[in-house]
Amino acid sequence: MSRELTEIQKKILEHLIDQIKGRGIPPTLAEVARHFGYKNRATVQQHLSAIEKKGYIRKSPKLSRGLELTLEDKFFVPRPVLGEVAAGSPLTIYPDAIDTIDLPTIARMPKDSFLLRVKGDSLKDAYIFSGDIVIINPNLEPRNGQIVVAILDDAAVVKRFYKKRNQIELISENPEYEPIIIDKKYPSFKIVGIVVGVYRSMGKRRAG
Amino acid sequence: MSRELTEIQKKILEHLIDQIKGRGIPPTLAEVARHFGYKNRATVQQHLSAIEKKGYIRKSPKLSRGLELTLEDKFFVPRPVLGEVAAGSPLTIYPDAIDTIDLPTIARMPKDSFLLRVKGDSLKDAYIFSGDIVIINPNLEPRNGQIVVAILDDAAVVKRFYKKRNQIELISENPEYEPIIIDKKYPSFKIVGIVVGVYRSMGKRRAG
DNA sequence: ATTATTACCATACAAATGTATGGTATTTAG
DNA sequence: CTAAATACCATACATTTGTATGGTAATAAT
Repeated sequence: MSRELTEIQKKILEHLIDQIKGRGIPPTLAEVARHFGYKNRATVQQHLSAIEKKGYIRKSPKLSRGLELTLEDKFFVPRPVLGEVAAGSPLTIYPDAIDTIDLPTIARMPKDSFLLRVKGDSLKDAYIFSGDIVIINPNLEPRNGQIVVAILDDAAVVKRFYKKRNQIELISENPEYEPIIIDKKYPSFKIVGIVVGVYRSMGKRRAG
Repeated sequence: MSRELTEIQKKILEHLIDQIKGRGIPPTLAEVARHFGYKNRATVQQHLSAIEKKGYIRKSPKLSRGLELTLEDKFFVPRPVLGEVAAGSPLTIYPDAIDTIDLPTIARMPKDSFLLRVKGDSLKDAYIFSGDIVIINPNLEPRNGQIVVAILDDAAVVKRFYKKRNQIELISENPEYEPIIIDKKYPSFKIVGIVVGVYRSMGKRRAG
């Protein structure tokens, strides 16, 4: 028996990962069945057995939600990258994932958070480089000095956030870029989230 | 009603956190009861109701293991940092944790891997800076060009790994540092692991 | 032609699970 | 003193859950 997953098994495994990483608890057979429109738990039961035999998960017998990912050995979990973002010249955030990176299992992300790939070197003075993955948490209130992702006229920028009396200032680490001053009544301005972390895979050598 | 937990409720909440963070899935009423020696699930049931009323957890009705921590506001989980490591002048790896950093929630580490804090700027040409946390995977065979942590005479270095015919070369990114040539019969040489990633928390501003 | 694999379905069942209700004893607050 | 909160217990019950077994259909491999 090979260790290759069939297409359906892959989808189920992805769903398991989503649930375990995103929701916090593994699903029950019934929940998976419902998600995929199966009328019967036994179908899921058999798929899980197959996935387990191929070594991707471990099941604790008789234990409800007793599913564990064996992917921990693999150290990496595929995660969608939702877009690219720059500090100097803003880039659009794409509605769908543009890419998938393998994030280490350690970097399991806060709820609702997502990934963006940084493009350009305007954050290099904050030690964030082109190609790095930033982890964005959309649920936190930005505090002064924190690096945030903001939407300005349908494009996204990464800057340091400073709230003053009547305005918000978005300041680039790199002094070559002018600060962006947001008036209180700025129309299409929105804080997308706070950069809570930076991750860089060491897979390949990068160009300077 | 105050939001203060009683001693017992505190212990139960701690146990919930331990289970959710450490084991991956929230416990059932029966499991908690067993852990605390209760003869009855209803006891736990009532404690959980109290804890929920005080706002520390959320329960999904009728859902097995349907427990969620409201503590997620913290978004960070303490993780031990096992030591410090430098590229130029080697530093000792301490047997016990020297520190704790807050990794993003869910920061479950890949099996057997550990964290080291980088000290010094000798890896700056690889975009790794003083204070960054490197994730070390001890279970992988190093390939040429990968950044590894190695032990040399009781001290640790971080270098790029190159295997040649009769020797191993550990090369610093920074040309100011001389390459280290390891003879096949070098006594106290050992590859600790491979740097699989770099993580940097964006909590505080750092000095250049 | 036959066997194995995959992908579903249906039914059945014991055990586990969340929940509800009622009771007792102790401690704390008004 | 009295009422409320706390900390347990026992029992009961409808669902949920994991598991087992057997069946059908389609495809792929030998």
